[in-house]
Parts: sequence; C-alpha cells; structure tokens
Amino acid sequence: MSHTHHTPHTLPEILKEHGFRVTRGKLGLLSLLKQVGHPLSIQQIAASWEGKAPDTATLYRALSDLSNAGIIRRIDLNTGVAHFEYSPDRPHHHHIVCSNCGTIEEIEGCSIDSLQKKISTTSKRFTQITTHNLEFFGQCTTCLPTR
Amino acid sequence: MSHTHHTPHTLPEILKEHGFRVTRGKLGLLSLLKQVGHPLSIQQIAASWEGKAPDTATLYRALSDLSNAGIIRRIDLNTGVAHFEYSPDRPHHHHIVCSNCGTIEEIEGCSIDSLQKKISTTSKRFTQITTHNLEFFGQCTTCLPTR
DNA sequence: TTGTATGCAAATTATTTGCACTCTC
DNA sequence: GAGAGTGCAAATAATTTGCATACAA
Repeated sequence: MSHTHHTPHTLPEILKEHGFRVTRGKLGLLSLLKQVGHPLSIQQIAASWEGKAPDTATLYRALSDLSNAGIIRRIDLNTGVAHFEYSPDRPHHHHIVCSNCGTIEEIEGCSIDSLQKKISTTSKRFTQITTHNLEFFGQCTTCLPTR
Repeated sequence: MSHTHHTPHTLPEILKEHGFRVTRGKLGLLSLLKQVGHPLSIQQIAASWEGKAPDTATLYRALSDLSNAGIIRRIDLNTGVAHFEYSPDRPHHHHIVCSNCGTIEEIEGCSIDSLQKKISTTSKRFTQITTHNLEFFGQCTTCLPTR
C-alpha cells in the first residue's frame, strides 16, 4: 500500500511526470489517442471527443505540448494536415496510407534503425540523426478496383 | 544533324511529351528545380526566380500539374510547407533534414524497396504499395553545439 | 495565491478557386 | 481560333497568437 510501483503509469501520472497539470484538455487528448491507437487529425480528434470538444486553439496548444514532451508523436501523412498518435508503451513503427480513402494501417516494428545508424556515419554534415519518418502509400483492397 | 536522338530530353521536350505547353511558368520551374537539385518550397522558388516570379496561384497550379505528371516530386519534410524536387534522371532517394536550421542533405539510393515489397505481401488490407516517404531528421554539424 | 490551461476572437500562413485575359500550338 | 496557362482578387483551410478568465496545485 505504501510502496507505489511506477511502471504502468496512469495517464494523470504521465502528465504530472512531465510537469503538466491534469486538465480536461490534455487528459482527454491522451485518453482518446491511447484508446483509438492510431494517428488522428485535429478534425478527427474534435469529432470523436465525448461531449463538447475543447477549442481548436486549445487542442493545437495541448498537442504541441504533449508532442514536445514525447508523450504523443506528430506524424506527417502527406495529407496536408498533422496527425497525432499516442506513443508511450508503443515501439517506434510506421504506417501505410491509402492514397484514395486515407485508411491507415500500422506496420509494427521498424527495420530502419540500422540504416539510420549507417547514414549517421556516412553523412558529411549530419552526425546526429535523431529520428525519421517512413510512411508507405498505396491503395487498400477496398479502393483497389477489382478486375 | 538529322537523326535526333531522344534520350537526353531537353526541358521543353519533357513538357511536350507530357502534353504541356512550353510556357514561362512550367519551363522556369523545371529549369530552376533541375539546376538547384534539391527540394524547394514555394517561397524559396519565388525567391530564387530570375526576374519577376509568376503568381503564387500559377506556381501552385504548375507544381501540381508537373507533380501529377511525375516530372517533379512533392516531398513532405515535416515543415508544414510542401517541397518540390526535380525528378527525371534522378533515382528514387531520400533526405536528412536539420530540425534546427532546415538544411537538407540528399541520401543517394534507396534501400527500402525490398522492405516495401515485403510489406505488400504482409499487409492484410494493402496489396498495392506504390511509394513511400523516408526522411531523416537530426542536427547538422553547424547547428550541433560544440562540446 | 500563482501560474498553467482554456476560450474566443483575430491574425497568419498555406493552398485553392473563380474569372477574365493572354499566350502556345 | 481553341484551349491551356496566367494574373489578380477572393475564398478556404490549417495553424498560431493575444488577452482576459478559469482552474489545478
């Protein structure tokens, strides 16, 4: 009862650990993104919010904060809008996006890390490569015309 | 003098082959992008234009046309603005972007194609993966604090 | 109480669209 | 001459910012 283990952090704990306050906005965001499990745009976030969603400005600010803290990850899917994904307890991974309907599928694991290391040593001007984006694009079976 | 070989297409030839007219806008874009050799944003394009640059709307329309035709490639560098790169006679490749100053370095070649093939066969909903984005981020030696 | 978080309105920035006019073919 | 290409103004859309207020610690 006294010895609190700290491994499976709750969402409020995660927020506090990063110096954030446990508020409706940030807690709701984490909860939603964690539950959904895949990247959402701001629009999708607002639409899936239970009850009245926070103001857009609040969402952007909170997403930016959480993203800087590394609790969520900002993802670029060539759609023109930013997507965000819950990142704790999820290994680094990538996505396949349907260029027609936007369906997103996760690709578990990442086999690029070794490539990234190699590039760090090859590059003239970059000795510190911290991260990378890798997204695949194609047509999902639903959108692919049957022939 | 009479037998015109068609391998090293000139820029006007490339435009015609794709059904475009040889105009100041499209020709200037190809010329600039080809000469610069690395991805430029619309702002950078307008700034580097010799003389008065075409209207922004014209640039966007032309870039979209050329991009759809596959003569140039649209690249997403997580900067919030689209970048474009001349693509003929250039094999598929990727980039490293400095998250501090935005410097871009090319990575010649692409060792992801095999991975892409593997994923096509693994994925449940995607049998057709047509392309991918792979960009690395880090700090260039200029921005990296010396220690 | 003290400063973070939020709402609301307004400002920016990126990109697109409508329409008349101008060139290329 | 016909239609693609362009300029200019206006419309959208995405994202950011200022400021007064509400709320967590």
